[in-house]
Amino acid sequence: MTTRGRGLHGHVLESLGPAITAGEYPPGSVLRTDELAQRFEVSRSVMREAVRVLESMYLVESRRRVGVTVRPKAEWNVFDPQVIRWRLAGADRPHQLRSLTVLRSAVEPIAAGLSARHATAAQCAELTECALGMVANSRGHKLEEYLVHDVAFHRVILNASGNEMFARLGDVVAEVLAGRTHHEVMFEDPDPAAVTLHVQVAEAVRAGDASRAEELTRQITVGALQELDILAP
Amino acid sequence: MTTRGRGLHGHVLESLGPAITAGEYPPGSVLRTDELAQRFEVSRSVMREAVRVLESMYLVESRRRVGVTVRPKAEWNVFDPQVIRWRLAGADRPHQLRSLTVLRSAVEPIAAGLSARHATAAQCAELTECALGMVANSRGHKLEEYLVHDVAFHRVILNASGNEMFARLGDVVAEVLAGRTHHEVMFEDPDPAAVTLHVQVAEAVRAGDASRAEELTRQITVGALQELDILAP
DNA sequence: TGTGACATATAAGTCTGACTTTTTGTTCTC
DNA sequence: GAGAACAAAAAGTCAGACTTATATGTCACA
Repeated sequence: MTTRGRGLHGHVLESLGPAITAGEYPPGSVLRTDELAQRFEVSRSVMREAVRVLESMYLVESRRRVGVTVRPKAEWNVFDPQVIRWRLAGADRPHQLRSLTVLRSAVEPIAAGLSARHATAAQCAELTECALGMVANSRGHKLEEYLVHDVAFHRVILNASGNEMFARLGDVVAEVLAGRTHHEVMFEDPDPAAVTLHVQVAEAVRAGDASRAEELTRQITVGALQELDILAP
Repeated sequence: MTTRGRGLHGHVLESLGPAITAGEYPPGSVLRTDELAQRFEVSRSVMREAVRVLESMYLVESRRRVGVTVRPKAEWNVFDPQVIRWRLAGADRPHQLRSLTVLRSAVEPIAAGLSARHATAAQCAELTECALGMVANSRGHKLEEYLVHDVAFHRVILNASGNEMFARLGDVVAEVLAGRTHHEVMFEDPDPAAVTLHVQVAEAVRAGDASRAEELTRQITVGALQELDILAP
């Protein structure tokens, strides 16, 4: 994905951000800009820019005469794509993955329902295309190809919902699905029932059946929750 | 709320951020750091820090030899609390309010269901306290007092869900509810049915009845959608 | 012993100017 | 007209001097 090393300050962020989210500097820890600048071998101005960005993510707070203090985890802006990526790459990856999957289970059914109302003909076409792609790659250890279509499918749903905030969750869902294939329990071919559900969702959206699209998508997300042993009933 | 004018760069952000989100500089517009620094009467270093923050919000992109270009709206990080505040204060406030209300309708029922499972005794107590506060202020034009308890109620639900991402939406919900009372259609006393629903949710959570808590909360959010003429059935 | 005012040290904040690097657009040549 | 060399423009980086807020320690006084 986006290799985010633009400029020296970006390079510093890629090192310091994960360290903070990983708990390497526990909340309350105090850092000093000058010391950090020395450690990363950059000028103070560059380090200041990095600190400003961390501050805008609510990861740290910069105060005069005190330094740069790490904020408590509860205040972090966990919706920031960068923060999400850092946490997914770090130690509390499982925890983050659970949070995101629960979020998916809340958002995606509603998004599917909205898509059934608002989706354009082109989006419906793209959706069925994705579903067919999933079917075509559902057997024979073609997990990567399957993943591509799976991600595309959910992206279309979120975009077609017409809600800008749902649309912005496309990257997050992509990250979760990719994580499931690459790191978690996805060694064999995907569950045939799940594949069928995707096809049915595409059909429901095309037919404009909002409640059916919502319900079917709910079944998909319930499956995702169960995969992570998050009980729903 | 948080008066975010910390430092010169914060002051610049409070002026430049809303201008961008309001579309004053349409996507594709090119700004130059030096010119901005002159206009805001700050040094280049301060302006650079401000630009870095805007960049981390995906509002702008800074490229050599070209300048600071405003990104297309679809790429903005609309989950950033700062961005949400700027947009709520600007011209597309109604649009933003709708997006957020739809998001609420997705998240809050699930959060309530989770709360019924995970809420501590203290949280249950706080919840019923909030509900009682709403009842006590539901008549006689005590809208401000009602709002305080309403906000507190939804915050407790989101926190008690045990999901860190839901918990972070507390501020957003607070902003939406406050907006409804202060700017939108809330001239008279709140709908008695809504008040009753809150009491019932508190009761369902205390009883550990997840599906009932979820369903009741769904009714609350459906009401919020209807207030904004967003049809659900 | 406690409390208030005052002094001091500290780290962030700010500004300026010089220099570097990347990238775009032009121009020159074949 | 295609491609290479060149020049200009804007961001990027750095170093150093200075300012400002503020936490903390000190000391007099009650």
